Amino acid sequence: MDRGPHPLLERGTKRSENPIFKNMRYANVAFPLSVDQVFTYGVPPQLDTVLQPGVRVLAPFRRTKQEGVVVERVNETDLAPDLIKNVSECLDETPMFSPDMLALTKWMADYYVCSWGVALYRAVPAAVRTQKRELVRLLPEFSGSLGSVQKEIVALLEAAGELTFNQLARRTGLSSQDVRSKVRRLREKGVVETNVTHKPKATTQETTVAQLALPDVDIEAEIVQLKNDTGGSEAASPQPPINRRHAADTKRAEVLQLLLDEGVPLATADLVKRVNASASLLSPLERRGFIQITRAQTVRNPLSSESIAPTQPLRLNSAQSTAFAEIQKALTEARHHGDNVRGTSAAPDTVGGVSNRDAEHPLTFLLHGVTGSGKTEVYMQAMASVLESGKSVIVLVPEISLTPQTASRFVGRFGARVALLHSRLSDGERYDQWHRIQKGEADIVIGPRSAIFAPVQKLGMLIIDEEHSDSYKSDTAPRYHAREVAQKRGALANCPVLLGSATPSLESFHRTRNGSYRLLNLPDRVFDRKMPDVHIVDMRNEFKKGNRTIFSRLLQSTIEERLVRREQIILFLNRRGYATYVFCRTCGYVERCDNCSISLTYHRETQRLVCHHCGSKRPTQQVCPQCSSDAIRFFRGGTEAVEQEARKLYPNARVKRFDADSTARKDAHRQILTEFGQQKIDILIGTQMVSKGLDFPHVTLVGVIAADTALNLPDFRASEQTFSLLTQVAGRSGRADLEGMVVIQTYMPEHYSIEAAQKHDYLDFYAQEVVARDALRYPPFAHVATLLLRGKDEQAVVEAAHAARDQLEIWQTDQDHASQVPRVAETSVEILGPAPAPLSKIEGKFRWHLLLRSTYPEKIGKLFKRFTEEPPTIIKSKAIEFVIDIDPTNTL
DNA sequence: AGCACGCCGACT
DNA sequence: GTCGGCGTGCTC
Repeated sequence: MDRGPHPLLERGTKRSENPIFKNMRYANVAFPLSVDQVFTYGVPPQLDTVLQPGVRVLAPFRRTKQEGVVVERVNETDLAPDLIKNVSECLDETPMFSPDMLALTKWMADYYVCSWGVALYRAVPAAVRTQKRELVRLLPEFSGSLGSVQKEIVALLEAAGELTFNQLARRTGLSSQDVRSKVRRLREKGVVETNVTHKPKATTQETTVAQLALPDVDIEAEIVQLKNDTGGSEAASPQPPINRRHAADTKRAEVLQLLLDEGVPLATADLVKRVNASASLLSPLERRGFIQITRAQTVRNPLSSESIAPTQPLRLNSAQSTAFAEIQKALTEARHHGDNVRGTSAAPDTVGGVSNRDAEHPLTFLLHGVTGSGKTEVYMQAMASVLESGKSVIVLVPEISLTPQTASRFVGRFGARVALLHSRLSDGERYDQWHRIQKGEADIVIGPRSAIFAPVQKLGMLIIDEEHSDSYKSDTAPRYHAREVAQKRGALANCPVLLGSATPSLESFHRTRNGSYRLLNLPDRVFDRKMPDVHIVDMRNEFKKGNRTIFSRLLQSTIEERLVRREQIILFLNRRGYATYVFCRTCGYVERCDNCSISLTYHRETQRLVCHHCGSKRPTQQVCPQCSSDAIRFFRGGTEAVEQEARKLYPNARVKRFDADSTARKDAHRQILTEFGQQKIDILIGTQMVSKGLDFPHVTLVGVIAADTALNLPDFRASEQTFSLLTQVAGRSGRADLEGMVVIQTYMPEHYSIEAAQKHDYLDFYAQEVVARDALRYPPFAHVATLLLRGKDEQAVVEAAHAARDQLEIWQTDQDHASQVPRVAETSVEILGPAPAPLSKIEGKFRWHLLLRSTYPEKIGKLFKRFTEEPPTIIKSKAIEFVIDIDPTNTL
């Protein structure tokens, strides 16, 4: 079992002084392939010292070369010597991946079930990687007969010279595989040759800069000289040439003055533009030795163009101070412990001795603070403290709140030390930011989930704002959760991890209860701002009283009030209510699965109710089983319906819809928000998009049209999502001097998610939800994972899903046998399904899934690992794709 | 993931 | 005989 310390994690020796990797005969290289395997290469003598673990290399792979990462140097291999090839080229002078990053990606690969190479690949932005291009070129002489398609390819090549595979595919209309097989045959015949190049997608940008070449006093003297000299000659001979010279000299003086004032080299283009002259102005200054003109690297920094007012640390209130003091203490502890005993906490397979694959990290804080309680100020003062000790901080924020406003809060406090990573960066900007971070020029990184891989060298703290946000969960393989990766990274760097939220994820709060996280509380809003009043409207009563519209009477009257007072209104509708659930308009009863407790989904084709977790089915009913009413219906209604109704009721109000459809055009999004901010819109009807991060001082009413749609999603996190959503939405109302009001319409007013949201009481919600999760063995009491199978052929997908289930069942029984532990639900892996996924068809592909559940995530991992290695034959033969999702945030 | 190999049916 | 199309298996 105990394998001893991983060779990558040997600490305490500086590689430069004691190159322990030197003289190892082989380099093991990981490639971004689907198979999790490293490949052993020989090390040419001239590469011996540079080929440290973490460098990227080009190595012969099959017929071509492939970019990979050296993950370890070894002296032994089982391979026959004649199979081993040498690394061809080293792409980095210094390793792109630190030992910590190698260990982190290795953990990710194991936990989320992907290859190490893919995990490494995902940890680096595309702009920093090299791009592989394969060019096809016609050879001068060829003979023999060609097929029609081959002739077409040759003709295209004759016309264009060289083409890539992609270009050929586009121009012939063939699939890329087909083009490859055609070109292969042409190559075998000697008609064409193919060349692979690996070129970086972006590189450093150079510009011409000017800097002062003499001491300041000499420059100052020259400035005086330039001004006076020409002034005198002007009086003596006022001819045009001299005038021109005068003007030029004045500008030269300005140039020198600018360089003197700024104190740093300036781009020549910038310089001449600022004095409104041409580049030729500078050469005399250079010739005479006052300035030096060189080429220098420029940093494309998207922040530099914005001028952001600097801010000072604010005075903390007592709750903030307590929280800050706790973090401060941990930082000091980490610093003292830290650098000597790092190795102990860094062993990849044992953390805390509990579950060797879980990422829980003892230095984690959960900062639980209501909206407006000043979490950001606590973050920033903790960050300042980390910076003082010479270390760096990574701050993760949800993608949606990565706006200029968020950025400016941090930039205002920390200025140019901030590297901002957001999705709108160009390749060049991204490249520069990445290298700035790696070189330690920026010691604060702010970005979305992928920023968790930012290459900071001396990590002092990790902050995850709005830690409950599901934008931290990757939606492509490996489907990592940045919060969990942060735990692991924090453990490797032995630094604190600070999670913050007004509505913490159940997992995180649970961890404060079992002692693995430390809880910090900010119970009050700063400046004594009040929480908005939340009113719950029981829609069953509206129905009984004969109101068949979407808007309750309370909502109607409060909207009218706001319109009269010229205040603004947001109407919120959960768009993800696509699953048609069945409910009773009289009593609010919802059809749910007896086993899984998630709501059942109505399937029109079969007229049956289906559970999307376990697959069980039952017929629809004509009367409500709870109250015998016949008003048992499907839920329907979208933003369009709400918009129509609103226009009908308030013909004079300016109503606008804000959702994915109405904001399809790129700037429509911003445009609508700007208009709303300028009070050109009275009623904004929106989905998820309006729930977060938007601050409009004149909004005094938020109406939630149907809180139940979120609650009735066929997902075990529905209650949590609802509570968090309602709380966030409520936070949109009345944030400035005007008092806010929230109206929540529901058929289940007694549901704890809704009651707790009304009272702004997270603890109450947690206490009730945790009981439900425990009873049903959902997270945090067990780990859940899904295996999604999708394909165009529905029959094949269903068959594959069953084959997958059977296969997993067999392996699982083997595992239990081997472990000799009695096989009960608590120690084993439960397999639920197959069932159609709630979104049963996307882009013409049918989707079925299995749900796995276990207390031990490593058991799920083992099963899935084996599944990727030997998938059922039907998967390959019928073109079925499969997706593994460990700890999914939703099971749609 | 690519990419090569090898098999089988179609067709100049 | 070749060419095209597709399933299978390997890559240091």
